[in-house]
Amino acid sequence: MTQRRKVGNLLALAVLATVVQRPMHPYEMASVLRARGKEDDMEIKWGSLYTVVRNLTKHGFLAVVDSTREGARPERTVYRITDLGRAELVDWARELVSTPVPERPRFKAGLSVLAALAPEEAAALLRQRLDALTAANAASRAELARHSDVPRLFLVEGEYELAVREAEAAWVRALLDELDSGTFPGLAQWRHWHATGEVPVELAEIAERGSTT
Amino acid sequence: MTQRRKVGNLLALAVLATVVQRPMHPYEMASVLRARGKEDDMEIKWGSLYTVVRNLTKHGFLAVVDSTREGARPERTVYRITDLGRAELVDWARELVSTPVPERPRFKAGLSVLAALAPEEAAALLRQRLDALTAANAASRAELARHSDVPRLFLVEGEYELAVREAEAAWVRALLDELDSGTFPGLAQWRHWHATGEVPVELAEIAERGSTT
DNA sequence: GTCCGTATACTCGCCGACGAGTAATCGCAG
DNA sequence: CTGCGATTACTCGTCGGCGAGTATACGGAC
Repeated sequence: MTQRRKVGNLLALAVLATVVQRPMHPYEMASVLRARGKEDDMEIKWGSLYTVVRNLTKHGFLAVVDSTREGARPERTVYRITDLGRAELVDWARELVSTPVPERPRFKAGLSVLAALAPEEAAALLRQRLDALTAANAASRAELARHSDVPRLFLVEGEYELAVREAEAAWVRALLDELDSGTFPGLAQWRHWHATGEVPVELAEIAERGSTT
Repeated sequence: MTQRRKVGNLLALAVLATVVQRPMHPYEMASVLRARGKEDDMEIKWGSLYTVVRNLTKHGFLAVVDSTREGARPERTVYRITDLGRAELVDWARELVSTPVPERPRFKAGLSVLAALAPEEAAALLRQRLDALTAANAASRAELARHSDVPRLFLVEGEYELAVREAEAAWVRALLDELDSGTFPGLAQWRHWHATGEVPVELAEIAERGSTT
């Protein structure tokens, strides 16, 4: 494959952003990243750390400084970032900030199979989601307030997430209102499809979705 | 791993939702899914189709109906959904609708390394993103309008995506205004950090993020 | 009637992801 | 001063993901 990045795992971005500050051995990177709460910003699986570091080294983004042995501990290999690595970090940051990629949240997948559920059940589940979202948003707001002394620059990800989750909550609430009040169009058919066993010919019409999205 | 779903790939959900309508062979599933534009709802890699179908069969969610040979074409194995498969589909739909999972959009990762860029450049890149978002939203709105004859039930995913993307655009616009007008707090320090080479001791403070998020 | 482009229907093999395991050391309880 | 549970610092093996490739057949052009 002609893949975009030599090392595509976002954990690699986190590693580059950490090692750019000072040389480190992998375990220290993990500690720093964990302490900074980077796990909230990107999907991080710690089992991939050594693989990622090795691949970054293979592609010249990191270089081995030395392998010190401290006490009788297992050997610790210390890595530093290279010029190439610095360039990769900046280039990657540019891409992530400038270019929206179609995200496919799991909720979207869920909504796309909503017809598999009865409307009443769907409403109940959506209410559950709404409650969870509301709670999460309250927690985020509190967290941001706690860090009012930290420079904004380091809080923007949190502010972004909150803004988007608030929009989701509002949207769910609106949908829920339509379901509860019975103003959602086609409720009767939905109920009927679900009782009898799945949808009719409309699918043929939907089939003609295409081109721009 | 004690993993949640026997077959975790969302393509499996799409397959179940398709085969629930009538028995099919894998290639036909692909055609139907493609025609419905399911690729917009979830990440689908077609190379995984046969693996996923095999795994669904292995776990009893699908069953082989027969292997007909039509003409001299390669053998086509037709699958039907089982009761277990139907249960899995419904259970999965319930989970996806009711339970928000922390999504980690790539943009969030980008924002978390925003300090790697100079504020002026960040602003320029954000403007690029805003333009792209605006265009995508216009396209989505047009697409939804085109399908005003299709039952709402089958359009909710699209409405959701639009709502969320509009919130993102609004948030980016707001941030951009702060950067352009110079009202974003700590702009001078940001510039300074970037010129000299990375951030100072504040990290220690940020390090104390934790607990609730 | 034969050439070739396109659709059909898959197979294969590499490689990264990551959970689970391991081994050494630290520290502190008794 | 000796267990032993926790922490440190990794290694390893499996397993699925998925891009690229393959092979056959149909249909229309000339």
